[in-house]
Amino acid sequence: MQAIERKPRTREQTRMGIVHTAKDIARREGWQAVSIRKIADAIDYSAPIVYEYFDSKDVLLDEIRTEGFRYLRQEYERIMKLFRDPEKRLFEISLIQWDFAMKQPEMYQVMYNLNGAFCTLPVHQSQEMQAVSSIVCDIIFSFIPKSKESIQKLYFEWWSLSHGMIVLATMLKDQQPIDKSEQVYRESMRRFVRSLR
Amino acid sequence: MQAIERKPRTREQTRMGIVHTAKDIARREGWQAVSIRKIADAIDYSAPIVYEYFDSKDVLLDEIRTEGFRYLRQEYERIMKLFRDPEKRLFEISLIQWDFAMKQPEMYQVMYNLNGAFCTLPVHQSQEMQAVSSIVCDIIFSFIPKSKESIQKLYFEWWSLSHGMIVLATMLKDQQPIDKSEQVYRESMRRFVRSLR
DNA sequence: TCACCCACTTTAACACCGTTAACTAATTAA
DNA sequence: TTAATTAGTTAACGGTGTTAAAGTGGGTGA
Repeated sequence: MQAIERKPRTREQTRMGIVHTAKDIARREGWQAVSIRKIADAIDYSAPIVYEYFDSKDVLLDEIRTEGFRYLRQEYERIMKLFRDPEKRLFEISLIQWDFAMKQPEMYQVMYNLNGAFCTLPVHQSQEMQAVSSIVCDIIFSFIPKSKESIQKLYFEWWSLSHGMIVLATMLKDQQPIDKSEQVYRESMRRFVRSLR
Repeated sequence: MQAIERKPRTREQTRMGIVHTAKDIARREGWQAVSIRKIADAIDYSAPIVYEYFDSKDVLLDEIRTEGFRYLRQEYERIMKLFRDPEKRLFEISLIQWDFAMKQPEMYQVMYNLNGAFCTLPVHQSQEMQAVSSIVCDIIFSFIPKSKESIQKLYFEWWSLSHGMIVLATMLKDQQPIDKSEQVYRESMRRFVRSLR
């Protein structure tokens, strides 16, 4: 009978392990199945250890949510460097939104409190989300250098259209194949972007 | 010390009491706070009694969700009788969508698994939701008598736009006043409807 | 009257959950 | 050697969905 040896890890490694495990369970079983005890089991620790890294489950979810917005920001900034044309920029950013939601659905869910994911901490005033917003607003401004309110309105419209289609495409994927939805998404976002000229 | 008398109720009354209490707690404290025991307490019964009316919490949520779609169907049919013009019809139905989401947010949440509400039963193929869909599809068809696929696509666009704006307006209500969002919603839905001519 | 049944309802339990206090074992510092 | 610190655990509290068992009281047949 040999005692099970636990690999020594740095604090940062353990922290990442917690986040990774949470996302992993969420992806396979849904966010409603994510529990502190399950996470602890997966990283070979007891439950209270998780609380040395995150004050509460809410804070853990908030961190993952922020990670999602941070990822989006990076991708948006990549697009900004890659293209100069505002029309191209906004369209490509729209496509990133779709890809992100489809390839990392558990992330998208926690960012919008969808399908069992539920984080009570307010999502707004988050640094990363503000950054994401201002990138898109800047692009829209380069289309239409109008008042801040007009920009805000157009941003709200763009975001709504994108988010609405992503959510419904996911919800209706048994009735409407996801490829078809993606096609409609691309058309609609293209049309929206064109309408800004 | 007088024993607390429980009012005699019919089976239907008790059933309605359960549903009403669930919605009531959800409205005041959010869906994550709705528990079978709390419902039972509120209707002066013990928890197992609830299971004589609903096989599980999931089934209870599903019933409430269906009630939401049934309400929408009734409202849609009212609009159909009230107006003949397809443009007017679709716009008025869009407004009902908004009013419903704002006046009965706990209903809207459970219908789309939003913000802590989580029902694992699949929402599609529900009788009521199909009815709702076909009403809107019929209106769109009277605009553009095209293939079923085209109608389906436009319906998907209309639904996405409406749902997306409702969700984001609710999410961003601290940053953007709800009146402002409603104004943008009306404009956008008006524009969508017009674009169908 | 008494035993029985029946419908109704509750209690108690199971296995989970988030969270925290108390404890243990090992290592380090004095 | 002893005290202090660290790392990690167990056990507990009050909560969850859910179900099996127990109780309770009224009516009925003998």
